[in-house]
Amino acid sequence: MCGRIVARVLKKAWTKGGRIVIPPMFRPSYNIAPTQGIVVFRAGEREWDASIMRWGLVPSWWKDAAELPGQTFNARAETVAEKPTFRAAFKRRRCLIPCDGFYEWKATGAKAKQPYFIHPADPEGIFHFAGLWELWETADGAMESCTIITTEPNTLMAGIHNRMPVILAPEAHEEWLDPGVQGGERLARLLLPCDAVEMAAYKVGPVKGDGENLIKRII
DNA sequence: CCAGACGTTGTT
DNA sequence: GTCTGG
DNA sequence: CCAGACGTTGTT
DNA sequence: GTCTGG
Repeated sequence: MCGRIVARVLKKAWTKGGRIVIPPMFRPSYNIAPTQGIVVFRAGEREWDASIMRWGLVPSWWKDAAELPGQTFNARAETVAEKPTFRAAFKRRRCLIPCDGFYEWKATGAKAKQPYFIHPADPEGIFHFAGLWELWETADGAMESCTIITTEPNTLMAGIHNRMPVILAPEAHEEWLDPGVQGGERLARLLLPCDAVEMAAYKVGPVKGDGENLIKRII
């Protein structure tokens, strides 16, 4: 479905002066920000279902369409089962968010930050973040949104930041996605920092100041 | 039993 | 969706 | 050898 | 990147 739309867009672009111009929404992103759409895998009828959802979970009961919750792009593993915003999704709507790496900014001074790019140690590897998704319905329509669960840092991440996304090993994927799996303890066992040997990091930059122009530099 | 509240975390 | 307070 | 093409499908 | 047609 999505693929067909992309193909149509490409056809239009190709016939337009012979130059390939990919619309912004289909360009690969090197730096996704909260509120943008990200790819989400969830349990489908037979196989995983891949969707694009808003990064920043909106609870099903959210009323104020003019102002969506602003800080729900991450959920803390330690509290996700209890927080009103996340607990319903934690029970039945868990997902995986694929990612080939992410940036983390290490505070190196009062206002100085040093960004790092963290990626799978295996060059062929893909991270699968543990996430939650939610359906939010209004009179005007519906939206699916998601969040990424964070936990304590492993030894690699500890040198960079005080939190890290929960990265699930392939063996844990099915259990995490299975809505039949209930019980906080069994799920909590999965929400731990992954082994540092699965990750590698390198400095991006160096960049001083608030990192405003970092994005341009990365791209 | 029902009405009403319930926000969350640390990216960019 | 789920919990709390009245 | 080089220029130019190269996309997919039949639903919501 | 790779295949096809001229």
